[in-house]
Amino acid sequence: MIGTLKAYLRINTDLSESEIETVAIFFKPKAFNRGTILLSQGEVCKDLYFLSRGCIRTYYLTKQGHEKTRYIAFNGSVVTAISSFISQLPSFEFVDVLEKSEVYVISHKDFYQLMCALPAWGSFYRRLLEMAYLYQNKKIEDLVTLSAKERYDKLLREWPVYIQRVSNKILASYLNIREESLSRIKSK
Amino acid sequence: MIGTLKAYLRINTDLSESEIETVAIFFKPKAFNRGTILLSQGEVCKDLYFLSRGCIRTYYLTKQGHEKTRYIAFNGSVVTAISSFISQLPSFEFVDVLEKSEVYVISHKDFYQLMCALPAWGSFYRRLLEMAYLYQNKKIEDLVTLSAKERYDKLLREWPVYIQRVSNKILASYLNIREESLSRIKSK
DNA sequence: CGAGGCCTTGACCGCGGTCAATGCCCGTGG
DNA sequence: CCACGGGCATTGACCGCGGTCAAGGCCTCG
Repeated sequence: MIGTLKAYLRINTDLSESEIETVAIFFKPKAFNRGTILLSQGEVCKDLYFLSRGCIRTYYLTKQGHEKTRYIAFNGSVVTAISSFISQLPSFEFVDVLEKSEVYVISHKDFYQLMCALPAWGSFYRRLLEMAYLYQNKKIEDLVTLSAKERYDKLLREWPVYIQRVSNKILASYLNIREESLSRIKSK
Repeated sequence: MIGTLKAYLRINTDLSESEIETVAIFFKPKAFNRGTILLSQGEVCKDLYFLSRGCIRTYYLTKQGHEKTRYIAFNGSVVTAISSFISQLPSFEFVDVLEKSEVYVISHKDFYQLMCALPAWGSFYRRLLEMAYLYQNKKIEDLVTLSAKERYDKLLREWPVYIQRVSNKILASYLNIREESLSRIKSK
Protein backbone atom coordinates (compact mmCIF):
# COMPACT_ATOMS: atom_id res chain seq x y z
CA MET A 1 0.00 0.00 0.00
CA ILE A 2 1.51 3.26 -1.20
CA GLY A 3 -0.85 4.97 1.28
CA THR A 4 1.28 3.78 4.20
CA LEU A 5 4.30 5.53 2.74
CA LYS A 6 2.43 8.77 2.09
CA ALA A 7 0.97 8.72 5.59
CA TYR A 8 4.48 8.29 6.96
CA LEU A 9 5.77 11.22 4.92
CA ARG A 10 2.85 13.40 6.01
CA ILE A 11 3.66 12.79 9.65
CA ASN A 12 7.45 12.80 9.55
CA THR A 13 8.32 15.51 7.04
CA ASP A 14 7.40 19.10 6.25
CA LEU A 15 6.71 18.20 2.62
CA SER A 16 3.62 19.69 1.01
CA GLU A 17 0.99 17.36 -0.41
CA SER A 18 2.24 17.89 -3.95
CA GLU A 19 5.85 17.32 -2.86
CA ILE A 20 4.77 14.08 -1.24
CA GLU A 21 3.39 12.96 -4.59
CA THR A 22 6.69 13.84 -6.25
CA VAL A 23 8.71 12.02 -3.64
CA ALA A 24 6.50 8.94 -3.67
CA ILE A 25 7.26 8.42 -7.36
CA PHE A 26 10.88 7.66 -6.49
CA PHE A 27 9.92 4.88 -4.07
CA LYS A 28 9.50 1.55 -5.88
CA PRO A 29 7.36 -1.20 -4.32
CA LYS A 30 8.99 -4.57 -3.68
CA ALA A 31 8.17 -7.70 -1.70
CA PHE A 32 10.50 -10.20 -0.04
CA ASN A 33 10.19 -13.51 1.73
CA ARG A 34 11.61 -14.41 5.12
CA GLY A 35 15.32 -15.11 4.86
CA THR A 36 16.07 -12.82 1.92
CA ILE A 37 19.36 -10.99 2.27
CA LEU A 38 18.95 -7.44 1.04
CA LEU A 39 22.56 -6.44 1.61
CA SER A 40 25.69 -8.45 2.38
CA GLN A 41 28.83 -7.42 4.18
CA GLY A 42 31.21 -5.85 1.66
CA GLU A 43 28.53 -4.48 -0.66
CA VAL A 44 27.82 -0.77 -0.91
CA CYS A 45 24.34 0.06 0.36
CA LYS A 46 22.50 1.81 -2.46
CA ASP A 47 18.96 1.56 -1.09
CA LEU A 48 16.85 2.90 1.69
CA TYR A 49 13.70 0.95 2.56
CA PHE A 50 10.40 2.11 3.90
CA LEU A 51 8.84 -0.97 5.42
CA SER A 52 5.06 -0.99 4.98
CA ARG A 53 4.55 -4.53 6.24
CA GLY A 54 6.83 -7.13 7.79
CA CYS A 55 10.09 -7.12 9.68
CA ILE A 56 13.66 -6.40 8.60
CA ARG A 57 16.87 -6.18 10.59
CA THR A 58 20.50 -5.18 10.20
CA TYR A 59 23.34 -7.07 11.86
CA TYR A 60 27.06 -7.71 11.60
CA LEU A 61 29.41 -10.55 12.40
CA THR A 62 32.12 -10.49 15.06
CA LYS A 63 35.56 -12.01 14.55
CA GLN A 64 34.30 -15.07 16.45
CA GLY A 65 31.46 -15.36 13.96
CA HIS A 66 28.65 -14.23 16.25
CA GLU A 67 25.79 -12.16 14.91
CA LYS A 68 25.15 -8.78 16.51
CA THR A 69 21.82 -7.22 15.60
CA ARG A 70 21.96 -3.41 15.40
CA TYR A 71 18.39 -2.62 14.51
CA ILE A 72 15.07 -4.32 13.98
CA ALA A 73 12.45 -2.51 11.91
CA PHE A 74 8.75 -3.22 11.97
CA ASN A 75 5.83 -1.92 9.85
CA GLY A 76 5.93 1.80 9.22
CA SER A 77 9.60 2.47 9.74
CA VAL A 78 12.64 3.15 7.65
CA VAL A 79 15.64 0.87 7.46
CA THR A 80 19.01 0.81 5.72
CA ALA A 81 22.66 0.07 6.46
CA ILE A 82 23.14 3.66 7.54
CA SER A 83 26.94 3.70 7.76
CA SER A 84 27.34 2.45 4.22
CA PHE A 85 24.40 4.48 2.92
CA ILE A 86 26.07 7.61 4.32
CA SER A 87 29.61 6.89 3.24
CA GLN A 88 28.90 4.83 0.10
CA LEU A 89 31.71 2.54 1.21
CA PRO A 90 31.40 -1.25 1.56
CA SER A 91 29.07 -2.18 4.39
CA PHE A 92 30.23 -4.06 7.48
CA GLU A 93 26.65 -4.99 8.18
CA PHE A 94 24.03 -7.22 6.60
CA VAL A 95 20.37 -6.43 6.04
CA ASP A 96 17.97 -9.35 6.05
CA VAL A 97 14.27 -10.10 6.13
CA LEU A 98 12.80 -11.68 9.28
CA GLU A 99 9.19 -11.83 8.09
CA LYS A 100 7.54 -11.72 4.66
CA SER A 101 7.74 -8.01 3.92
CA GLU A 102 6.45 -5.31 1.63
CA VAL A 103 8.70 -2.32 1.16
CA TYR A 104 9.15 0.86 -0.83
CA VAL A 105 12.72 1.37 -1.99
CA ILE A 106 14.44 4.59 -2.87
CA SER A 107 17.94 4.64 -4.34
CA HIS A 108 20.79 6.59 -2.82
CA LYS A 109 21.05 8.63 -6.00
CA ASP A 110 17.40 9.66 -6.00
CA PHE A 111 17.51 10.26 -2.27
CA TYR A 112 20.36 12.77 -2.63
CA GLN A 113 18.88 14.42 -5.69
CA LEU A 114 15.66 15.04 -3.80
CA MET A 115 17.75 16.65 -1.09
CA CYS A 116 18.99 19.27 -3.56
CA ALA A 117 15.55 19.79 -5.04
CA LEU A 118 13.44 19.91 -1.85
CA PRO A 119 14.74 21.65 1.28
CA ALA A 120 12.13 19.83 3.36
CA TRP A 121 13.67 16.56 2.22
CA GLY A 122 17.04 17.70 3.56
CA SER A 123 15.37 18.48 6.89
CA PHE A 124 13.83 15.04 6.86
CA TYR A 125 17.22 13.41 6.30
CA ARG A 126 18.60 15.50 9.15
CA ARG A 127 15.80 14.28 11.36
CA LEU A 128 16.53 10.69 10.38
CA LEU A 129 20.16 11.17 11.33
CA GLU A 130 19.23 12.80 14.60
CA MET A 131 16.90 9.93 15.43
CA ALA A 132 19.56 7.39 14.50
CA TYR A 133 22.05 9.17 16.73
CA LEU A 134 19.70 9.32 19.70
CA TYR A 135 18.85 5.66 19.20
CA GLN A 136 22.49 4.58 19.24
CA ASN A 137 23.13 6.79 22.24
CA LYS A 138 20.33 5.17 24.22
CA LYS A 139 21.67 1.80 23.22
CA ILE A 140 25.10 2.59 24.61
CA GLU A 141 23.57 3.90 27.82
CA ASP A 142 21.63 0.65 28.23
CA LEU A 143 24.67 -1.47 27.45
CA VAL A 144 26.87 0.21 30.03
CA THR A 145 24.37 0.77 32.82
CA LEU A 146 22.05 -2.23 32.74
CA SER A 147 22.56 -5.93 33.41
CA ALA A 148 21.44 -8.52 30.87
CA LYS A 149 18.24 -9.13 32.80
CA GLU A 150 17.54 -5.40 33.12
CA ARG A 151 17.99 -4.91 29.37
CA TYR A 152 15.52 -7.69 28.68
CA ASP A 153 13.01 -6.41 31.23
CA LYS A 154 13.21 -2.91 29.81
CA LEU A 155 12.57 -4.13 26.27
CA LEU A 156 9.68 -6.26 27.49
CA ARG A 157 8.21 -3.24 29.26
CA GLU A 158 8.78 -0.61 26.56
CA TRP A 159 8.64 -2.55 23.30
CA PRO A 160 6.93 -5.88 23.91
CA VAL A 161 6.49 -6.25 20.15
CA TYR A 162 10.15 -7.33 19.96
CA ILE A 163 9.58 -10.25 22.29
CA GLN A 164 6.37 -11.20 20.51
CA ARG A 165 7.63 -11.20 16.96
CA VAL A 166 11.35 -11.92 17.08
CA SER A 167 13.00 -15.30 17.74
CA ASN A 168 15.08 -15.73 20.88
CA LYS A 169 18.23 -16.19 18.88
CA ILE A 170 17.88 -12.81 17.22
CA LEU A 171 16.52 -11.12 20.31
CA ALA A 172 19.60 -12.30 22.18
CA SER A 173 21.94 -10.88 19.56
CA TYR A 174 20.01 -7.60 19.69
CA LEU A 175 20.32 -7.34 23.48
CA ASN A 176 23.94 -8.51 23.40
CA ILE A 177 23.24 -11.58 25.46
CA ARG A 178 24.10 -15.21 24.61
CA GLU A 179 21.15 -17.29 23.52
CA GLU A 180 21.52 -19.59 26.54
CA SER A 181 21.54 -16.74 29.03
CA LEU A 182 18.44 -15.17 27.51
CA SER A 183 16.68 -18.50 27.82
CA ARG A 184 17.56 -18.62 31.53
CA ILE A 185 16.41 -15.03 32.04
CA LYS A 186 13.06 -15.72 30.39
CA SER A 187 12.39 -18.74 32.63
CA LYS A 188 12.92 -16.34 35.61
CA MET B 1 43.18 32.21 17.62
CA ILE B 2 40.24 32.73 15.25
CA GLY B 3 42.49 31.33 12.51
CA THR B 4 42.07 27.82 13.91
CA LEU B 5 38.33 28.07 13.53
CA LYS B 6 38.51 29.37 9.97
CA ALA B 7 40.99 26.68 9.00
CA TYR B 8 38.59 24.11 10.42
CA LEU B 9 35.68 25.52 8.44
CA ARG B 10 37.76 25.62 5.26
CA ILE B 11 38.55 21.91 5.59
CA ASN B 12 35.24 20.61 6.90
CA THR B 13 32.63 22.64 5.05
CA ASP B 14 31.81 23.73 1.51
CA LEU B 15 31.50 27.35 2.62
CA SER B 16 33.05 30.01 0.39
CA GLU B 17 35.71 32.29 1.84
CA SER B 18 33.22 35.11 2.31
CA GLU B 19 30.69 32.77 3.90
CA ILE B 20 33.38 31.65 6.32
CA GLU B 21 33.84 35.25 7.37
CA THR B 22 30.10 35.56 7.91
CA VAL B 23 29.91 32.39 9.92
CA ALA B 24 32.97 33.24 12.02
CA ILE B 25 31.23 36.37 13.30
CA PHE B 26 28.69 34.22 15.12
CA PHE B 27 31.38 32.32 17.02
CA LYS B 28 32.35 34.15 20.24
CA PRO B 29 35.75 33.48 21.83
CA LYS B 30 35.84 32.26 25.42
CA ALA B 31 38.38 30.73 27.77
CA PHE B 32 37.87 28.30 30.66
CA ASN B 33 39.96 26.77 33.39
CA ARG B 34 40.23 23.12 34.24
CA GLY B 35 37.20 21.97 36.19
CA THR B 36 34.71 24.42 34.74
CA ILE B 37 31.30 22.89 34.11
CA LEU B 38 29.90 24.20 30.84
CA LEU B 39 26.62 22.33 31.08
CA SER B 40 24.94 20.43 33.89
CA GLN B 41 22.46 17.64 33.76
CA GLY B 42 18.96 19.08 33.47
CA GLU B 43 19.96 22.23 31.61
CA VAL B 44 19.11 22.75 27.97
CA CYS B 45 22.24 22.86 25.82
CA LYS B 46 22.21 26.17 23.98
CA ASP B 47 25.84 26.21 22.79
CA LEU B 48 28.10 24.40 20.43
CA TYR B 49 31.84 24.74 21.04
CA PHE B 50 34.72 24.73 18.62
CA LEU B 51 37.75 23.87 20.73
CA SER B 52 40.86 25.69 19.51
CA ARG B 53 43.05 24.71 22.45
CA GLY B 54 42.58 22.43 25.43
CA CYS B 55 40.40 19.45 26.27
CA ILE B 56 36.68 19.14 26.99
CA ARG B 57 34.51 16.11 27.61
CA THR B 58 30.88 15.12 27.97
CA TYR B 59 29.68 12.53 30.48
CA TYR B 60 26.64 11.38 32.38
CA LEU B 61 25.93 9.75 35.71
CA THR B 62 24.46 6.30 36.21
CA LYS B 63 21.89 5.49 38.88
CA GLN B 64 24.77 4.18 41.01
CA GLY B 65 26.47 7.56 40.66
CA HIS B 66 29.26 6.45 38.33
CA GLU B 67 30.53 8.77 35.61
CA LYS B 68 30.35 7.52 32.02
CA THR B 69 32.33 9.61 29.56
CA ARG B 70 30.72 9.76 26.12
CA TYR B 71 33.21 11.90 24.26
CA ILE B 72 36.53 13.63 24.78
CA ALA B 73 37.41 16.54 22.48
CA PHE B 74 40.92 17.85 21.87
CA ASN B 75 42.21 20.89 19.96
CA GLY B 76 40.52 21.47 16.65
CA SER B 77 37.30 19.61 17.19
CA VAL B 78 33.70 20.43 17.91
CA VAL B 79 31.89 19.48 21.09
CA THR B 80 28.41 19.85 22.53
CA ALA B 81 25.80 17.81 24.38
CA ILE B 82 24.40 16.64 21.06
CA SER B 83 21.20 15.03 22.29
CA SER B 84 20.11 18.17 24.09
CA PHE B 85 21.44 20.48 21.38
CA ILE B 86 19.32 18.59 18.85
CA SER B 87 16.16 18.27 20.89
CA GLN B 88 16.45 21.44 23.01
CA LEU B 89 15.26 19.34 25.92
CA PRO B 90 17.05 19.10 29.30
CA SER B 91 20.39 17.35 28.95
CA PHE B 92 21.13 14.05 30.66
CA GLU B 93 24.82 14.71 30.19
CA PHE B 94 27.35 17.14 31.59
CA VAL B 95 30.02 19.04 29.68
CA ASP B 96 33.18 19.91 31.57
CA VAL B 97 36.70 21.19 30.99
CA LEU B 98 39.62 18.81 31.50
CA GLU B 99 42.40 21.26 30.57
CA LYS B 100 42.60 25.05 30.40
CA SER B 101 40.79 25.67 27.11
CA GLU B 102 40.12 28.28 24.48
CA VAL B 103 36.90 27.89 22.55
CA TYR B 104 34.64 29.59 20.06
CA VAL B 105 30.99 29.33 20.96
CA ILE B 106 27.99 29.53 18.69
CA SER B 107 24.46 29.61 20.05
CA HIS B 108 21.81 27.13 19.01
CA LYS B 109 19.73 30.02 17.67
CA ASP B 110 22.50 31.35 15.44
CA PHE B 111 23.44 27.85 14.40
CA TYR B 112 19.94 27.14 13.12
CA GLN B 113 19.54 30.52 11.50
CA LEU B 114 22.74 29.96 9.56
CA MET B 115 21.27 26.69 8.39
CA CYS B 116 18.38 28.53 6.74
CA ALA B 117 20.64 31.18 5.27
CA LEU B 118 23.52 29.03 3.99
CA PRO B 119 22.82 25.63 2.38
CA ALA B 120 26.47 24.68 2.87
CA TRP B 121 25.97 25.12 6.60
CA GLY B 122 23.09 22.65 6.48
CA SER B 123 25.37 20.17 4.73
CA PHE B 124 27.98 20.74 7.40
CA TYR B 125 25.46 20.01 10.14
CA ARG B 126 24.46 16.88 8.27
CA ARG B 127 28.08 15.83 8.13
CA LEU B 128 28.47 16.46 11.87
CA LEU B 129 25.47 14.25 12.54
CA GLU B 130 26.80 11.57 10.23
CA MET B 131 30.16 11.63 11.99
CA ALA B 132 28.50 11.51 15.39
CA TYR B 133 26.44 8.53 14.28
CA LEU B 134 29.43 6.64 12.91
CA TYR B 135 31.35 7.40 16.10
CA GLN B 136 28.63 6.01 18.33
CA ASN B 137 28.28 3.01 16.08
CA LYS B 138 31.97 2.18 16.35
CA LYS B 139 31.74 2.60 20.08
CA ILE B 140 28.95 0.06 20.34
CA GLU B 141 30.88 -2.35 18.15
CA ASP B 142 33.89 -2.04 20.44
CA LEU B 143 31.79 -2.44 23.58
CA VAL B 144 30.15 -5.64 22.41
CA THR B 145 33.06 -7.31 20.63
CA LEU B 146 36.16 -6.38 22.65
CA SER B 147 37.31 -7.20 26.17
CA ALA B 148 38.35 -4.43 28.55
CA LYS B 149 42.01 -5.04 27.74
CA GLU B 150 41.35 -5.07 23.99
CA ARG B 151 39.50 -1.76 24.20
CA TYR B 152 42.42 -0.21 26.03
CA ASP B 153 44.98 -1.65 23.61
CA LYS B 154 43.01 -0.40 20.64
CA LEU B 155 42.81 3.12 22.04
CA LEU B 156 46.52 3.05 22.84
CA ARG B 157 47.27 1.93 19.27
CA GLU B 158 44.92 4.25 17.40
CA TRP B 159 44.62 7.33 19.62
CA PRO B 160 47.56 7.40 22.04
CA VAL B 161 46.79 11.05 22.77
CA TYR B 162 43.95 9.88 25.03
CA ILE B 163 46.31 7.93 27.23
CA GLN B 164 48.84 10.76 27.26
CA ARG B 165 46.52 13.58 28.19
CA VAL B 166 43.64 12.10 30.12
CA SER B 167 43.67 10.87 33.72
CA ASN B 168 43.09 7.19 34.42
CA LYS B 169 39.87 7.89 36.22
CA ILE B 170 38.35 9.56 33.17
CA LEU B 171 39.96 7.19 30.70
CA ALA B 172 38.38 4.32 32.61
CA SER B 173 34.94 5.90 32.46
CA TYR B 174 35.43 6.50 28.72
CA LEU B 175 36.36 2.86 28.07
CA ASN B 176 33.65 1.60 30.40
CA ILE B 177 36.10 -0.07 32.74
CA ARG B 178 36.41 0.41 36.52
CA GLU B 179 39.35 2.50 37.59
CA GLU B 180 40.92 -0.43 39.44
CA SER B 181 40.66 -2.76 36.46
CA LEU B 182 42.25 -0.20 34.15
CA SER B 183 45.11 0.15 36.60
CA ARG B 184 45.66 -3.62 36.49
CA ILE B 185 45.48 -3.67 32.70
CA LYS B 186 48.09 -0.90 32.39
CA SER B 187 50.53 -2.73 34.67
CA LYS B 188 50.19 -5.70 32.26
C1' DC C 1 10.64 -40.14 7.89
C1' DG C 2 15.11 -37.87 8.67
C1' DA C 3 17.83 -33.59 9.06
C1' DG C 4 18.70 -29.28 10.63
C1' DG C 5 17.55 -25.27 13.32
C1' DC C 6 16.02 -23.48 17.60
C1' DC C 7 15.39 -23.68 22.49
C1' DT C 8 16.43 -25.38 27.05
C1' DT C 9 19.16 -27.12 30.85
C1' DG C 10 23.41 -28.40 33.31
C1' DA C 11 28.22 -27.88 34.78
C1' DC C 12 32.04 -25.00 34.80
C1' DC C 13 34.92 -20.92 35.08
C1' DG C 14 37.07 -16.47 34.04
C1' DC C 15 36.64 -11.54 33.39
C1' DG C 16 35.99 -7.71 35.54
C1' DG C 17 33.24 -5.40 39.31
C1' DT C 18 33.23 -4.39 44.40
C1' DC C 19 35.12 -3.17 48.76
C1' DA C 20 38.88 -1.88 51.51
C1' DA C 21 43.49 -0.33 52.69
C1' DT C 22 47.49 2.19 51.54
C1' DG C 23 50.55 5.25 49.08
C1' DC C 24 51.40 9.26 46.36
C1' DC C 25 51.06 13.79 44.51
C1' DC C 26 49.70 18.42 44.73
C1' DG C 27 47.51 22.67 46.01
C1' DT C 28 46.24 25.51 49.92
C1' DG C 29 46.56 27.93 54.05
C1' DG C 30 48.55 28.75 58.67
C1' DC D 1 58.06 26.81 54.52
C1' DC D 2 55.98 22.78 56.05
C1' DA D 3 51.68 20.34 57.49
C1' DC D 4 47.59 18.91 56.26
C1' DG D 5 43.71 17.20 53.40
C1' DG D 6 41.63 15.57 49.32
C1' DG D 7 41.79 13.43 44.96
C1' DC D 8 43.95 9.97 42.19
C1' DA D 9 46.37 5.57 41.58
C1' DT D 10 47.63 1.04 43.03
C1' DT D 11 47.14 -3.52 45.11
C1' DG D 12 44.82 -7.41 47.38
C1' DA D 13 40.91 -10.50 48.37
C1' DC D 14 36.60 -11.91 47.01
C1' DC D 15 32.78 -13.26 44.12
C1' DG D 16 28.90 -13.09 40.91
C1' DC D 17 27.25 -12.35 36.24
C1' DG D 18 27.13 -14.14 32.17
C1' DG D 19 29.97 -16.62 28.59
C1' DT D 20 31.34 -21.34 26.99
C1' DC D 21 30.82 -26.11 25.95
C1' DA D 22 28.00 -30.06 25.69
C1' DA D 23 23.86 -32.79 25.54
C1' DG D 24 19.08 -33.53 24.69
C1' DG D 25 14.29 -32.34 23.19
C1' DC D 26 11.19 -30.29 20.11
C1' DC D 27 9.70 -28.13 16.03
C1' DT D 28 9.28 -27.50 10.87
C1' DC D 29 10.06 -28.53 6.35
C1' DG D 30 11.64 -31.25 2.47
